[in-house]
Amino acid sequence: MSKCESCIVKEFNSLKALTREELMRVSNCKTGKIFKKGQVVFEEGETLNGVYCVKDGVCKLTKLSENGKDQVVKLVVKGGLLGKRSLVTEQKTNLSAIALSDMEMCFIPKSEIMEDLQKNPKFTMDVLKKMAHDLKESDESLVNMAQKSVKRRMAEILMYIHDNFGTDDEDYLSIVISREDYASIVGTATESAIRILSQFKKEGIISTRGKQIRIEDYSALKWME
Amino acid sequence: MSKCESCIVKEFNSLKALTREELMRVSNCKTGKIFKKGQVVFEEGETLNGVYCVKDGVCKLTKLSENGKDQVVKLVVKGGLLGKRSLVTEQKTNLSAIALSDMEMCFIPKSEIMEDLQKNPKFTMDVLKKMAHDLKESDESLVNMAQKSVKRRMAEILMYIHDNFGTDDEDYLSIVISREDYASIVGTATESAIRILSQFKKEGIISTRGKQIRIEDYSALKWME
DNA sequence: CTAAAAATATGATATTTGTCATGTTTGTGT
DNA sequence: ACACAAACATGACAAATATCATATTTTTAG
Repeated sequence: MSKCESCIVKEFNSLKALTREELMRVSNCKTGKIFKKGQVVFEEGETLNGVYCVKDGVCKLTKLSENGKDQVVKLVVKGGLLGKRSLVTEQKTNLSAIALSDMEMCFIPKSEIMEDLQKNPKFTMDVLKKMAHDLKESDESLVNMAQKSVKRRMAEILMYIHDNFGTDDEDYLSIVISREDYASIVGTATESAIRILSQFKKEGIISTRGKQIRIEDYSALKWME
Repeated sequence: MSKCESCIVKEFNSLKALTREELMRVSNCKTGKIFKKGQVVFEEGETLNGVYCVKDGVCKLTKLSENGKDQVVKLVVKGGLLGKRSLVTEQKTNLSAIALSDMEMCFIPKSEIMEDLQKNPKFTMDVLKKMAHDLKESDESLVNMAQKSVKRRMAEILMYIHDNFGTDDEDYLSIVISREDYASIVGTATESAIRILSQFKKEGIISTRGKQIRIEDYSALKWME
C-alpha cells in the first residue's frame, strides 16, 4: 500500500499539516479499505475509533429523521475526512456514511492521531479550520432548507456539485447519483425531485444520459426564482 | 469591572480551560459592552476581531436568505461565546448577532486570545469540542428543517427553549421573543407561526400572557406528529 | 394617559409540495 | 438476449403552507 508521506490525497485535508515523522507513523498504522457502491461505512450511533481518508469515490453523510426518511447532510469526495467529530468527542457518531460509488479509503485509528492533535498546533488548528468551515456550510444549508423552495434548492445542489466536484470530459457532472439521493439532499419527496429534474430537462436547463446530468444553462439555474 | 478569573460566566464556555495567568491577561484587555434589546452586535459580512462573552441576556444569530428573510440559526445566552469562528479563520463573519433582550457582554480582542489558542492545547481542544457540538446541532436543525412539518418544528423549539434556557418562577419560558422571531427560527411565515401558537393555546398545550409562553402539556408537544 | 405604531389574530384564497396509483424505462445478473 | 428488479416518469388528488386582506390587541413614545 502507498505511504501517507507520498500520498497526494492528503493535500486536500488536515493531514497535510502533519510533519514527515508524524505522517510516517500514521502511515504504518493505517489500513486500506474498499467499499462498494451502496455499502455502509458507518452508521449513526456507532462508536468510531478513527477517521477515514477518502482516496477515491463519493460518499454521503446522512442522518435519519424521525419520520423515517434519511437526510443527506454532506457529500464527501477525494481528500475528505470522515469521522472528524470522533477525534474531538467521545460521543457516538451522529451521522451515517454510505458509499455512493465504489470507494477507496484509508482508515486511521484515533489512538494514533490523538497524540498529534494534542501536540501539533498546526494540525489542531487545521482541524479547527475545517470544522469551522463545515459549520458555516451547515448553517448555510439550514437557511436554504428553511427559506427556499424545493426547485431553488435543487438548482443550488446542481450548481454545488458542478462547482465543487466538477465534470467529466463531456461536461456531465462527475458525481452520479439517483433521483432518490437528490430528493434526500434537497429534502423532498422522490417524486418531487424527479418532477423538478424533468421540468429542468424540458426547459433545456439540463440534459441527461441515464443517470448522468449535464448542466446546459448554468445561469438559468443561478437566476431561477 | 469584574475580573475574568472570578467571573462565574466563564464556567459555561471554553474560557474555563485557560490558566489563571492567561485569564488575568484576558481580563486586562477585555472591554465590557451593553447592548439594548434589538441592537445589532455585529452583522453578516463584518470582520470580527474578537469574541463576545455573554454575561447576561439573549441574542439571536441570524443569516439573511436571498429571499430577504432572516433565518435564526442559533440562540445564545449567558455563558455563550459569539464570534468563535473569527478566531479560527480570517474570513468575515457569516452571521449577524442581534440582541433579543438587554444584554451585558465582554469583548475580548482576537489578538489576545490567539496566543492561547496556539499554546494552550486544553483551550484549543475545548474550542474544538464546542465547534464540534455546534456542528452537530446545526446538522440536526438541518434535518429538522428538511423533514419535519412547521407544527413539529414549532413544538420542538418550544421544548428546546424550555429545556436549555429554562423557565421563570411562574413556569413561563425565560426567553421571551416575538412571534416573528419564532417564525424566523422555525423557518416559516409570521402568520403561520402565530396560527400554530394560537392552535396550541386553544388545545391547552401552552398558555400565554402577553408575549410570555408557558408550556402546559409538555408531552403533547413531545408526541405531536 | 393617550395616540400612534407594532404585534397579534384570523379569514379567504393561491401556491407549493406530498402521497398514492400506475405505467415506462433502464440496468443487472444469468 | 431475457427476465426481473430497480429507477424513473407522470397524473390525480390531498395536505401543508404562503400570501393578502383586515381586524383587534398590546406596546411604546411623548
